[in-house]
Amino acid sequence: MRIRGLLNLKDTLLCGQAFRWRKRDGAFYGVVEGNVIKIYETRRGNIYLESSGKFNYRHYFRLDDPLDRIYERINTDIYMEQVIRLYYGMRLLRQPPFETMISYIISIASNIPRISRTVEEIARNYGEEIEFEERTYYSFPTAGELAGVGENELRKMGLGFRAAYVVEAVKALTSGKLDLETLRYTSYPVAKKILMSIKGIGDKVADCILLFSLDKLSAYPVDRWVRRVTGELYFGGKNPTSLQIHRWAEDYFGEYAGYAQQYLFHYWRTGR
DNA sequence: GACCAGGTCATCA
DNA sequence: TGATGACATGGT
Repeated sequence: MRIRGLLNLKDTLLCGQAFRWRKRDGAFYGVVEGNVIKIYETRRGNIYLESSGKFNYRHYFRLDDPLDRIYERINTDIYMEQVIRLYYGMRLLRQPPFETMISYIISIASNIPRISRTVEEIARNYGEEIEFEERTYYSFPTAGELAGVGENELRKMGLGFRAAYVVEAVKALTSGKLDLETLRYTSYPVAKKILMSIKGIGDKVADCILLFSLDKLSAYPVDRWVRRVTGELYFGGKNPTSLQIHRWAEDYFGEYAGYAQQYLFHYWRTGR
Protein backbone atom coordinates (compact mmCIF):
# COMPACT_ATOMS: atom_id res chain seq x y z
CA MET A 1 0.00 0.00 0.00
CA ARG A 2 1.04 3.54 -0.53
CA ILE A 3 2.15 5.74 2.34
CA ARG A 4 0.95 9.31 2.19
CA GLY A 5 2.41 12.17 4.13
CA LEU A 6 5.82 13.74 4.48
CA LEU A 7 8.39 11.06 5.24
CA ASN A 8 12.12 11.02 4.60
CA LEU A 9 12.49 7.26 4.49
CA LYS A 10 16.25 6.83 4.35
CA ASP A 11 17.17 9.19 7.17
CA THR A 12 14.27 8.08 9.35
CA LEU A 13 15.36 4.45 9.14
CA LEU A 14 19.12 4.94 9.14
CA CYS A 15 19.69 7.85 11.54
CA GLY A 16 20.56 5.50 14.37
CA GLN A 17 17.28 5.39 16.26
CA ALA A 18 16.35 1.87 15.09
CA PHE A 19 18.71 -1.06 14.63
CA ARG A 20 16.94 -3.65 12.52
CA TRP A 21 16.47 -1.95 9.14
CA ARG A 22 18.57 -3.18 6.22
CA LYS A 23 18.66 -1.97 2.66
CA ARG A 24 18.57 -4.63 -0.03
CA ASP A 25 17.78 -4.34 -3.73
CA GLY A 26 16.52 -0.81 -3.36
CA ALA A 27 14.11 -1.56 -0.51
CA PHE A 28 14.33 -1.39 3.26
CA TYR A 29 13.51 -4.54 5.20
CA GLY A 30 12.80 -4.61 8.90
CA VAL A 31 10.90 -6.52 11.54
CA VAL A 32 8.41 -4.66 13.71
CA GLU A 33 6.03 -6.23 16.23
CA GLY A 34 6.37 -9.64 14.66
CA ASN A 35 5.86 -8.40 11.10
CA VAL A 36 8.36 -8.27 8.32
CA ILE A 37 8.12 -4.88 6.67
CA LYS A 38 9.32 -4.04 3.18
CA ILE A 39 9.27 -0.40 2.24
CA TYR A 40 10.59 1.39 -0.78
CA GLU A 41 10.43 4.65 -2.64
CA THR A 42 9.81 4.95 -6.37
CA ARG A 43 11.62 7.37 -8.63
CA ARG A 44 8.57 9.60 -8.47
CA GLY A 45 8.99 9.82 -4.72
CA ASN A 46 6.02 7.64 -3.80
CA ILE A 47 6.54 5.32 -0.85
CA TYR A 48 5.07 1.83 -0.82
CA LEU A 49 4.86 -0.64 2.00
CA GLU A 50 4.34 -4.39 2.10
CA SER A 51 4.18 -6.45 5.22
CA SER A 52 3.88 -10.07 6.33
CA GLY A 53 0.98 -9.20 8.62
CA LYS A 54 -1.16 -6.39 9.90
CA PHE A 55 0.95 -3.33 10.52
CA ASN A 56 -0.08 0.14 11.64
CA TYR A 57 2.45 2.20 9.76
CA ARG A 58 0.97 5.56 10.75
CA HIS A 59 1.58 4.64 14.33
CA TYR A 60 5.12 3.37 13.79
CA PHE A 61 6.24 6.25 11.59
CA ARG A 62 4.51 8.84 13.79
CA LEU A 63 2.77 10.26 10.73
CA ASP A 64 0.50 12.28 12.98
CA ASP A 65 3.39 14.28 14.42
CA PRO A 66 2.91 17.87 13.15
CA LEU A 67 6.26 18.27 11.42
CA ASP A 68 5.56 21.81 10.28
CA ARG A 69 4.78 22.90 13.81
CA ILE A 70 7.77 20.95 15.16
CA TYR A 71 10.12 22.61 12.68
CA GLU A 72 8.74 25.98 13.56
CA ARG A 73 9.51 25.33 17.21
CA ILE A 74 13.03 23.87 16.87
CA ASN A 75 14.26 25.98 13.97
CA THR A 76 16.00 28.22 16.47
CA ASP A 77 19.23 29.19 14.68
CA ILE A 78 21.35 28.67 11.58
CA TYR A 79 22.53 25.23 12.69
CA MET A 80 19.03 23.91 13.17
CA GLU A 81 17.95 25.55 9.94
CA GLN A 82 20.69 23.64 8.16
CA VAL A 83 19.99 20.18 9.64
CA ILE A 84 16.26 20.56 9.06
CA ARG A 85 16.94 21.34 5.41
CA LEU A 86 19.38 18.42 5.20
CA TYR A 87 17.04 15.80 6.70
CA TYR A 88 13.70 17.38 5.83
CA GLY A 89 10.93 14.87 6.54
CA MET A 90 12.92 12.72 8.95
CA ARG A 91 10.65 11.47 11.71
CA LEU A 92 11.12 9.91 15.08
CA LEU A 93 9.72 6.39 15.21
CA ARG A 94 7.30 4.94 17.73
CA GLN A 95 9.12 1.69 18.39
CA PRO A 96 8.06 -1.26 20.55
CA PRO A 97 9.04 -0.39 24.14
CA PHE A 98 10.59 -3.69 25.19
CA GLU A 99 12.78 -4.01 22.11
CA THR A 100 13.80 -0.38 22.53
CA MET A 101 14.71 -0.89 26.16
CA ILE A 102 16.89 -3.92 25.47
CA SER A 103 18.45 -2.35 22.35
CA TYR A 104 19.53 0.77 24.20
CA ILE A 105 20.91 -1.19 27.13
CA ILE A 106 22.97 -3.06 24.56
CA SER A 107 24.02 0.26 23.04
CA ILE A 108 25.99 1.25 26.15
CA ALA A 109 29.56 2.19 25.18
CA SER A 110 29.15 0.45 21.85
CA ASN A 111 28.66 1.49 18.24
CA ILE A 112 25.77 1.24 15.84
CA PRO A 113 27.04 -1.59 13.60
CA ARG A 114 27.76 -3.69 16.64
CA ILE A 115 24.42 -2.87 18.29
CA SER A 116 22.62 -3.93 15.11
CA ARG A 117 24.53 -7.18 14.99
CA THR A 118 23.82 -8.02 18.62
CA VAL A 119 20.11 -7.15 18.44
CA GLU A 120 19.80 -9.32 15.34
CA GLU A 121 21.58 -12.14 17.14
CA ILE A 122 19.14 -11.99 20.06
CA ALA A 123 16.21 -12.09 17.64
CA ARG A 124 17.67 -15.06 15.80
CA ASN A 125 18.19 -17.00 19.03
CA TYR A 126 15.04 -16.20 20.97
CA GLY A 127 12.50 -14.70 18.54
CA GLU A 128 9.89 -16.38 16.37
CA GLU A 129 10.59 -17.30 12.78
CA ILE A 130 8.75 -15.34 10.11
CA GLU A 131 8.82 -16.25 6.43
CA PHE A 132 8.63 -13.47 3.90
CA GLU A 133 9.52 -13.52 0.21
CA GLU A 134 11.28 -16.87 0.64
CA ARG A 135 13.53 -15.66 3.41
CA THR A 136 13.46 -16.26 7.14
CA TYR A 137 13.26 -13.35 9.55
CA TYR A 138 12.96 -13.30 13.32
CA SER A 139 10.79 -11.23 15.60
CA PHE A 140 12.42 -9.56 18.55
CA PRO A 141 11.57 -11.73 21.56
CA THR A 142 9.13 -10.69 24.27
CA ALA A 143 10.19 -10.29 27.88
CA GLY A 144 8.64 -13.68 28.53
CA GLU A 145 10.73 -15.27 25.80
CA LEU A 146 13.88 -13.82 27.36
CA ALA A 147 12.87 -14.67 30.89
CA GLY A 148 14.87 -17.86 31.22
CA VAL A 149 18.00 -16.57 29.53
CA GLY A 150 20.97 -16.23 31.86
CA GLU A 151 23.79 -13.73 31.98
CA ASN A 152 26.41 -16.19 30.77
CA GLU A 153 24.38 -17.12 27.72
CA LEU A 154 24.11 -13.43 26.80
CA ARG A 155 27.81 -12.89 27.39
CA LYS A 156 28.54 -15.60 24.86
CA MET A 157 26.72 -13.46 22.32
CA GLY A 158 29.17 -10.67 22.98
CA LEU A 159 27.14 -8.48 25.31
CA GLY A 160 29.96 -8.21 27.84
CA PHE A 161 29.07 -6.31 31.00
CA ARG A 162 25.72 -5.34 29.47
CA ALA A 163 24.47 -8.91 29.88
CA ALA A 164 23.73 -8.40 33.58
CA TYR A 165 21.79 -5.24 32.81
CA VAL A 166 19.60 -7.04 30.28
CA VAL A 167 18.86 -9.75 32.83
CA GLU A 168 17.90 -7.07 35.38
CA ALA A 169 15.55 -5.34 32.95
CA VAL A 170 13.82 -8.55 31.91
CA LYS A 171 13.41 -9.48 35.56
CA ALA A 172 11.81 -6.13 36.36
CA LEU A 173 9.21 -6.73 33.66
CA THR A 174 8.42 -10.38 34.25
CA SER A 175 8.16 -9.84 37.99
CA GLY A 176 5.62 -7.08 37.45
CA LYS A 177 7.80 -4.47 39.11
CA LEU A 178 7.83 -2.47 35.89
CA ASP A 179 5.16 -1.97 33.23
CA LEU A 180 6.37 -0.08 30.18
CA GLU A 181 2.98 0.76 28.65
CA THR A 182 1.97 2.52 31.83
CA LEU A 183 4.86 4.91 31.40
CA ARG A 184 3.31 6.18 28.18
CA TYR A 185 0.67 7.87 30.32
CA THR A 186 3.06 8.95 33.06
CA SER A 187 4.75 12.35 33.04
CA TYR A 188 8.22 12.50 31.54
CA PRO A 189 10.14 13.21 34.77
CA VAL A 190 8.33 10.52 36.75
CA ALA A 191 8.63 7.94 33.98
CA LYS A 192 12.35 8.67 33.73
CA LYS A 193 12.84 8.24 37.45
CA ILE A 194 11.03 4.88 37.34
CA LEU A 195 13.19 3.62 34.47
CA MET A 196 16.37 4.78 36.18
CA SER A 197 15.52 2.76 39.26
CA ILE A 198 16.50 -0.31 37.26
CA LYS A 199 20.16 -1.17 37.45
CA GLY A 200 21.76 -0.62 34.07
CA ILE A 201 19.35 2.09 32.94
CA GLY A 202 20.88 5.49 33.53
CA ASP A 203 20.13 9.00 32.37
CA LYS A 204 20.82 8.44 28.68
CA VAL A 205 19.26 5.01 28.15
CA ALA A 206 16.13 6.13 30.02
CA ASP A 207 15.79 9.12 27.70
CA CYS A 208 16.19 6.92 24.61
CA ILE A 209 13.49 4.51 25.74
CA LEU A 210 11.14 7.39 26.50
CA LEU A 211 11.82 9.28 23.28
CA PHE A 212 11.88 6.39 20.82
CA SER A 213 9.08 4.27 22.22
CA LEU A 214 7.00 6.05 24.84
CA ASP A 215 6.04 9.38 23.26
CA LYS A 216 8.18 11.63 25.46
CA LEU A 217 9.22 14.00 22.68
CA SER A 218 10.81 16.47 25.09
CA ALA A 219 13.45 13.92 26.11
CA TYR A 220 16.92 14.93 24.92
CA PRO A 221 19.24 11.91 25.24
CA VAL A 222 22.82 12.98 25.90
CA ASP A 223 25.44 10.58 24.61
CA ARG A 224 29.02 11.30 23.58
CA TRP A 225 27.96 12.71 20.22
CA VAL A 226 25.18 14.90 21.53
CA ARG A 227 27.42 16.15 24.32
CA ARG A 228 29.99 17.14 21.73
CA VAL A 229 27.66 18.78 19.26
CA THR A 230 25.72 20.62 21.96
CA GLY A 231 28.89 21.81 23.67
CA GLU A 232 30.42 22.87 20.38
CA LEU A 233 27.43 24.76 19.00
CA TYR A 234 25.69 26.08 22.09
CA PHE A 235 28.19 26.18 24.96
CA GLY A 236 31.07 27.93 23.22
CA GLY A 237 33.16 24.78 22.77
CA LYS A 238 32.98 23.93 26.46
CA ASN A 239 32.03 20.51 27.77
CA PRO A 240 28.77 20.95 29.70
CA THR A 241 27.42 18.38 32.15
CA SER A 242 24.35 16.34 31.30
CA LEU A 243 22.33 18.33 33.78
CA GLN A 244 23.32 21.61 32.14
CA ILE A 245 22.42 20.23 28.72
CA HIS A 246 19.04 18.94 29.87
CA ARG A 247 18.13 22.26 31.44
CA TRP A 248 19.25 24.15 28.37
CA ALA A 249 17.42 21.86 25.90
CA GLU A 250 14.19 22.07 27.83
CA ASP A 251 14.28 25.83 27.54
CA TYR A 252 15.78 26.14 24.06
CA PHE A 253 13.84 23.43 22.18
CA GLY A 254 10.94 22.78 24.56
CA GLU A 255 8.36 20.06 23.97
CA TYR A 256 10.04 18.82 20.77
CA ALA A 257 13.62 18.75 22.05
CA GLY A 258 13.86 15.08 21.12
CA TYR A 259 13.40 15.89 17.45
CA ALA A 260 16.15 18.49 17.62
CA GLN A 261 18.38 15.98 19.34
CA GLN A 262 17.96 13.36 16.64
CA TYR A 263 18.69 15.82 13.83
CA LEU A 264 21.81 17.07 15.59
CA PHE A 265 22.94 13.55 16.45
CA HIS A 266 22.52 12.34 12.89
CA TYR A 267 24.34 15.33 11.49
CA TRP A 268 27.26 15.22 13.89
CA ARG A 269 27.75 11.48 13.51
CA THR A 270 27.47 11.16 9.73
CA GLY A 271 26.66 14.35 7.90
CA ARG A 272 29.62 16.68 8.35
C1' DG B 1 47.65 -2.23 17.49
C1' DA B 2 45.90 1.83 19.38
C1' DC B 3 41.71 4.23 19.93
C1' DC B 4 36.90 4.71 20.40
C1' DA B 5 32.10 3.44 20.90
C1' DG B 6 24.25 6.41 21.31
C1' DG B 7 27.07 4.66 29.45
C1' DT B 8 26.37 3.03 34.11
C1' DC B 9 27.77 2.21 38.65
C1' DA B 10 30.48 2.61 42.78
C1' DT B 11 33.43 5.41 45.21
C1' DC B 12 35.47 9.47 47.00
C1' DA B 13 36.24 14.37 47.65
C1' DT C 1 27.05 17.65 42.39
C1' DG C 2 31.45 16.37 39.98
C1' DA C 3 35.49 13.60 38.81
C1' DT C 4 37.51 8.95 38.15
C1' DG C 5 38.14 4.12 37.02
C1' DA C 6 36.22 -0.55 36.11
C1' DC C 7 33.47 -2.98 33.16
C1' DA C 8 33.93 -6.49 27.82
C1' DT C 9 34.43 -6.47 23.21
C1' DG C 10 34.22 -5.32 18.47
C1' DG C 11 34.67 -1.62 14.69
C1' DT C 12 37.75 1.24 12.23
